[in-house]
Amino acid sequence: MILDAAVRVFATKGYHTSRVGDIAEEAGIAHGLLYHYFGSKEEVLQTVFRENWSQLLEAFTRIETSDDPPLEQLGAIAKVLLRSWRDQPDLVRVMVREVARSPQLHGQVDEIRAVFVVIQRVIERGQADGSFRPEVDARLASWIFYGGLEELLTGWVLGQLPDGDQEVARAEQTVVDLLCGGLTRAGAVAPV
Amino acid sequence: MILDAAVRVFATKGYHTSRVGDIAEEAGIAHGLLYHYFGSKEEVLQTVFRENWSQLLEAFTRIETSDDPPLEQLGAIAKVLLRSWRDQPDLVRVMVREVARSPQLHGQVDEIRAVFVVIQRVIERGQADGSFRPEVDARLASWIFYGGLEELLTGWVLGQLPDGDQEVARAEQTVVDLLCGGLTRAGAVAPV
Amino acid sequence: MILDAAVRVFATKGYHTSRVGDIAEEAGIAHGLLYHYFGSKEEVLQTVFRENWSQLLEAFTRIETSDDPPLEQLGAIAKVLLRSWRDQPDLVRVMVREVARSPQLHGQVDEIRAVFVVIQRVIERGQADGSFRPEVDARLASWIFYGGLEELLTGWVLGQLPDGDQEVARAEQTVVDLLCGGLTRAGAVAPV
Amino acid sequence: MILDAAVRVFATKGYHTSRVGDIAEEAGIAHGLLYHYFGSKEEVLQTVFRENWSQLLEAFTRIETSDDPPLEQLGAIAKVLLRSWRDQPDLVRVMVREVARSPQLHGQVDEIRAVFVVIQRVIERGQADGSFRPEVDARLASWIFYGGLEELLTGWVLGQLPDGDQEVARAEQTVVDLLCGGLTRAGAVAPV
DNA sequence: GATGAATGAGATTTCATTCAT
DNA sequence: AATGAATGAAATCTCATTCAT
Repeated sequence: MILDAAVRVFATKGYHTSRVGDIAEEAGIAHGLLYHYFGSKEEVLQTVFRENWSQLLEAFTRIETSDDPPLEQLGAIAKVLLRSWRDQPDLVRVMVREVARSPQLHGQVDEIRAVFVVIQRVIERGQADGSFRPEVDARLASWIFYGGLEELLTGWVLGQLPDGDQEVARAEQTVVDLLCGGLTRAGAVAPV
Repeated sequence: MILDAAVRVFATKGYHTSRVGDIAEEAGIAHGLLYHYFGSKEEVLQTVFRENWSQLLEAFTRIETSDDPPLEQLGAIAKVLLRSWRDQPDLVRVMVREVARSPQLHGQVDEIRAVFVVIQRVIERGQADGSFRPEVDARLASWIFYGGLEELLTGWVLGQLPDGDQEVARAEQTVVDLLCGGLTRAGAVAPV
Repeated sequence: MILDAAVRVFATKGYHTSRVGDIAEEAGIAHGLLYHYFGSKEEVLQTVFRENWSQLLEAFTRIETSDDPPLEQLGAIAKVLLRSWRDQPDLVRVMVREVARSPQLHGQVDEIRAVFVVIQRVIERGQADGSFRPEVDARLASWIFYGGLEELLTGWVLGQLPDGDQEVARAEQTVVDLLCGGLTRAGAVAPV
Repeated sequence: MILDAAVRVFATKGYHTSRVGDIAEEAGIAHGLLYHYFGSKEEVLQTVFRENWSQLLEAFTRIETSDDPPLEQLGAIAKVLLRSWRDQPDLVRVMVREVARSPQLHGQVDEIRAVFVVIQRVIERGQADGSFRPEVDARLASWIFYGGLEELLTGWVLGQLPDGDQEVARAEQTVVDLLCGGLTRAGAVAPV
């Protein structure tokens, strides 16, 4: 499938360095055919983004609407995001490197924001039910939380952090432990 | 100066979309002259990176070698990174978007790592002196910490987070409060 | 019908700028089907040309072989050509713009010439029977005559000349008055 | 010079069939250089048109503002146009085949019209001074006149009419004799 | 007859880089 | 140091044509 091929190629060479012909070759088709399905190279990238980001959003939303307490919801969100590295590393590579901060992405800003808003709501709910400290700015916290997760993915993408099964599991634990419990002694938190 | 012009152009259009002629025009010189000072377009980007990243590293190192307690050192690191947005937004834009995850930067991996290592050592020192919880993986924590900071920068770069003076100050406070104190009630921490 | 669709499309966008898919879409068929009926895009154009040009030639020939005096025959020829604009403007557009001078039409030169030859013979007959001035080169005159008519069509095609019913009728009158008035010994000529 | 090369190439192969590389090769430059001077292939064609059409317009205007009687002015206009074939056949080929009736030419409509207006004014002046028949529509007549001339050029371009020096001179004479003979009161007209 | 996915030659255009001046 | 004309590799995209279904 063309999108899968595109993800593999973008992951390997980066969007700008990938040629349309590379994608076509990887997909086993003539490059012209790509233009039957996509109007341009950029549209391919945007489609990759849209399809997968909306999946992410759905997963997050499912978590948000579950009956779990907010603390566990944050843990579940972390798990979804970090597990995606094990499951679809190329996709993560592309989402992290090419899409998330590209200047070309102005059209998708709303979709990006939606993910942060979900996290923010979970935090706010935790503040409302008394399990989270109310004085923290929930919006900023949602960005910090997401950033921490994404940086772990980045570390794996760049080969700077070990990414065995154990390490990934440990990372999940660390993120929640850290962000929810804090570094300082006082704030220890039970494993999720 | 050529590098300043390059930063402005890269910040606006992204590295790949910027033409050498754009940089030259912004710098008020003929594009041929750029090749007297830099061997290639990529060398310009790398120079931007090197000069500024090493400045960042120096600042972090100064903080690390101060006599402040680890908790305050983390706060100082956050302040340096986040204040840079107010001082040199274009530069931050470039560092965040183009450099930090670009495949072009394989040569600079060591320099990038150095920054994380500083953070990691601060955390480890805090664990050693008893102010930080020892069970947290310091390496992962350093990435998460940096990621949280970078995502705030990203939010400002993308125009998704308000970036007035007050908000930037508030963000500094939130990062440290959150990462050090945790979200949950038990772990409150005094303002730095 | 495919040819009609082709004429409409060629008239609107010009031959070279028209895609086979445009013609097919206009005809309401899949583009592949077009190749059951025509060997190539160019063959479509040539067929348009051949079918209509031969009709024109027939009409001219009918006029030539009528019993009318040469002067009236020229008027009838002008009327046929100019009226075609009212009846089939798209077709005229194509014939005028694409066909008459296209390098693609080298095979059809003979057919094109035939039309001029008819006009030339009418003129020669008029010179023979004394109604036209004998010193005029009949061959050149036939081209000038045809050119005058075609330029009126061009004016209409380009939207530079008013093309209401009255104006078209007036144009017929003017052409004959002008061109034949110059041919006839005395100058002025009665309306045809 | 690039424009000259373009004219030669367009004249030989037609605009759409000519590749940018053909023009560059004919001009003895790399094709990229063409884009220093022209934004696109179409701009090359438009420049060819504009530069030469405005020259034509100047020539016509000079004739119009001379002291010669209208009849002689028409003769001079015919001479300029027809002589251009001898002087710059490739240019005429391009102007006649590619430019004058191209759908791409919507921007230049005003410039085209200006030429016709000059002719029209000459005719009107002839009607005013009594040398031309007043009942003829001067505007239509200008189009017919120009069309007759252009068709002669077309005949030469297509190789359908003999174009030796003598024949060109003869054609000039015939056009005026024919078209002006019809305009003048009495019919016959002295050679110009 | 009819479809439209698939092909791939080939066209335009871009732009980093060179180098004579 | 400084210019910008010149180069040409390379990239994207188009579209006539084919052909399995």
